[in-house]
Amino acid sequence: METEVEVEGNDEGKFEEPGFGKIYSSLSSAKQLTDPVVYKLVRVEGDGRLVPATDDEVMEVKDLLVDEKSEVCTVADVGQPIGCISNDRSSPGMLPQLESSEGLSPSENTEVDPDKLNARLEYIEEMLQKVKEEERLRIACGSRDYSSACVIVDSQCSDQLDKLPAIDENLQSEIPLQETGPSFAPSLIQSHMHQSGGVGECSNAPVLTEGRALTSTTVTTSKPDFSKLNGEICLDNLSIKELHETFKATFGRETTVKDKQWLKRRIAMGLTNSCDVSATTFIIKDNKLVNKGKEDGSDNGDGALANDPATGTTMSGGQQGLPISHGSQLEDQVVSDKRNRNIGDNSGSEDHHTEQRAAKRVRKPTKRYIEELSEVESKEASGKLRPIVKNSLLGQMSSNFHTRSARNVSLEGRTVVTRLDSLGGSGIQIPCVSRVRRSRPRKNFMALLKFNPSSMGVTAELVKKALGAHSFLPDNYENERAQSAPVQFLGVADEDRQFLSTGAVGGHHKVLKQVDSSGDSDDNVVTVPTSKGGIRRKHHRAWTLSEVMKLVEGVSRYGAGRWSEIKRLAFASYSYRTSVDLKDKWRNLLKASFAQIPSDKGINSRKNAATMPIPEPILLRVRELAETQSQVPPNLSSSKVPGTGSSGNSVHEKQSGYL
DNA sequence: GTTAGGG
DNA sequence: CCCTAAC
Repeated sequence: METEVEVEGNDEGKFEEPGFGKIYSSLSSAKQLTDPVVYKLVRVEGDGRLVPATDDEVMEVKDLLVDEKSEVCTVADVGQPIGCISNDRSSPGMLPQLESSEGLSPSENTEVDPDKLNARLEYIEEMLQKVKEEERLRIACGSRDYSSACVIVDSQCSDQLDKLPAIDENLQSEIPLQETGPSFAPSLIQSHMHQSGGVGECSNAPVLTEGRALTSTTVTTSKPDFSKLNGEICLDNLSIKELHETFKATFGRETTVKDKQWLKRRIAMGLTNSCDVSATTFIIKDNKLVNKGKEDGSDNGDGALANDPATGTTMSGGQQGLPISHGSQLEDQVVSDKRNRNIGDNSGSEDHHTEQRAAKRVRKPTKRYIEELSEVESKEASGKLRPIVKNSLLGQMSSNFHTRSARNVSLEGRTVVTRLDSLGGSGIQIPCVSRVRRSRPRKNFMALLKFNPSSMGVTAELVKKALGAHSFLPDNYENERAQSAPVQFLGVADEDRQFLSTGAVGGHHKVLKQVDSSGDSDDNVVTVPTSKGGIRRKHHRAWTLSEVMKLVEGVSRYGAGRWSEIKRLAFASYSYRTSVDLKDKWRNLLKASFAQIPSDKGINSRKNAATMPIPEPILLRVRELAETQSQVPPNLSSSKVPGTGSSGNSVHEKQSGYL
């Protein structure tokens, strides 16, 4: 609401770029299907809330939308981008791709056929699903990476998104994931983007079925066929099989969900084109819903079926009314919310509620369970089933990939595997997570948090800039060191000057030639073998010289041990260094400073490119600080202490006036 | 939430 | 860098 980033389909919306084309509603009623509609970029917060995206994010998403690595489905005929981006790698400079997609999405089209809409619905649904799922898992794993999963949804449903429950245990169990038939493999979508195929094709194609990847038989997306639904239907009396048929007739696609309750609700929603699932009996004549079984007076508004002007078939409203219906809890909220807003619909809410209450929920598997399960799973699966699908690898996901009831979704490297498990007797989806940690939050994640620059934040930002412009160049270190007095290594960059201003006013600090060494653009993810045999990801970030110096200064200023202080005050600009990191680094520095004194040559010769050597002056300083703070490792205390560089010492004195 | 220490 | 116990 505050930061409206809604984009009108054909106004100068953020996405109204050449090549993106109009954005049509596929949600809500059929009448609107041809109307340009507002799409909205939302971000999934850590607690599950969906909040409007900021402009920056919109831009970012836009970048990502043309990033081939991201999951984007540009439905060719309509040309609207629907994308699900999950964070981290915004790779700019991909805009040229716009051109390539431009040709295939001529936004002339004004007609949308139900198949496509269905597919799009499913896609949006699925994307949301993914996002929620991912976010949930992320939370389950204790990761609080806010690097924003984004989804573009239209505004109708974004209203309801606001009502989404916080991601919690209920979400998962209430969403039979496998229901959404077509699983959209990004690469396949990509490949399809270059054909003129409609959505139907798009949705059918990427079915990961062995040997027949492109000719889906497991999923059929056809038009809803209401001819099969003549007469009176009482959902309560139907078997699962019949419910499946009804489902198909209603939505034009199949489902494998075995949850009767879910099926009934879903169908009810579909038939009534509303979120009202109170009715379970319907009378259908001439392909139209004549009557809801219960509560007649309630057909103002919701009850009416929308007719698709194009095909004349009755649209499946449920999906459209609630494209992101994530099970009863959401419905609960949506319905109740509806009650507040929508005067017309009071019918059956009591029944509805009792029904809701009656439906028992199964407890979510714990994080531990998930992880352990995943481990077992991956062991079992090794060889026959590959739970890891690489986003970009079309070839690899081909033949020997069995996917039956489980739906595997891979999001930028992480893999979300759902499996059917018999937990608590009802088939619910147990998410499996490959036990890899997420990569680091993206650098500008602060912005995503709507980080309001406090006074502190402002300076931090300034410092950051300064640092970006002048940070020490490690490579130069050797030369500099050779040519100039070691003192220069204790010279401070601009930001440090502020920092040191109290104590070190007089000293004119030479600023070395600097280059952004801490620019840290690369989120190199390194996998490290653990002792337990597994491998885990480690986002390693080498300590730069300037960081080390900051640390040293911080320690000298605030004292070793006040890590959070140091972190907060001296490392405000390094979002990725935690206080623990500082502590660890200091520990290492300490060790190094006392260990490496004996052989000055040793360190020089032994330095490889991998581990940047700590300049002797810094080590000296570390040593000094360690002594003054009685942190000297007991076993080494006797060895040798000061004595080396007198020049260094003097400088130290100068700089450590605030010791 | 921080810090210390071990892995 | 991660984890965890102990503040």
